[in-house]
Amino acid sequence: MKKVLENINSFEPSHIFDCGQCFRWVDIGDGVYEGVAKDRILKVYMENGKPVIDGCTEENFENIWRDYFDLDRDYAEIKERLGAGDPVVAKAIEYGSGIRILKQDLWETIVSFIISQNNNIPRIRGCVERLADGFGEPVGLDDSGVLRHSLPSVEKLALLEPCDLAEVRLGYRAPYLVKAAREVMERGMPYDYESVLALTGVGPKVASCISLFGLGDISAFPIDVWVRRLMDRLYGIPENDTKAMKAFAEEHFGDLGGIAQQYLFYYIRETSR
DNA sequence: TGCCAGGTGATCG
DNA sequence: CGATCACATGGC
Repeated sequence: MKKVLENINSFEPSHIFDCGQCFRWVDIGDGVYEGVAKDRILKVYMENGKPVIDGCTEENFENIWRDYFDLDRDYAEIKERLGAGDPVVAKAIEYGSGIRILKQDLWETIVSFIISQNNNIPRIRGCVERLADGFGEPVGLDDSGVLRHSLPSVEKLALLEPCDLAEVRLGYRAPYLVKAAREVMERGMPYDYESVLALTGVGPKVASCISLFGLGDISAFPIDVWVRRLMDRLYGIPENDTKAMKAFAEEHFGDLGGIAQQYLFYYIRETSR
């Protein structure tokens, strides 16, 4: 069955799924996005101006998807606060007005963003999909009859050797992934920025993404090449001055840094092509 | 062909 | 500490 969201603003599937926070949702035509999340296949699209969550029960909507799509957060109020007095952010918000920060599975964000380093988004998507197909568990058939899979569990990945992952074509990141899985087996799942940062293959940028998308810390402010570019061009902060950028984000965006970052990231990427 | 992509770890001083 | 370099892979 499908669930129509009656009183939700700030929800635009293309903004949500193409802003770089997730890698398993694809536009399968006519603005219909299909993805694998929470070990399920789901479709999301707009109908008569309203968001539709297609492929869930009422119970699963309340127990899983309400939280996943961050439906209880007041984005209108957040956008007002962030846009006030900052024309750059206001412009970015206008551009990505339907962005929502998905509350994704923690392990999935760890895997995805270790893969993301020094990589581009289309190729990250390919790597994540090959990893799921080759080593995850089947979750069902998608709209075109293809069998989809979840990402491999911590346990599964920890038992592999990097060379076992050759078909996934992760390059030098394969050993990072296996090592990180073994570290999680030993230490337990990380629970904050510092414990995430302690994993192999995770530096400040990836740890910020995991904090933001996997731990729900909307104050985390990931600084990648695109944000550096934007901060340089629009705020005059030199591209290599990470400290100044962190300070700027802290001062101007406060506890909403992560959400501001997503508007800015989406804006700079979409407009620089 | 060389440069770039949601960077990090190792190694130097 | 901070700077520099190698690291697979694929698109342009």
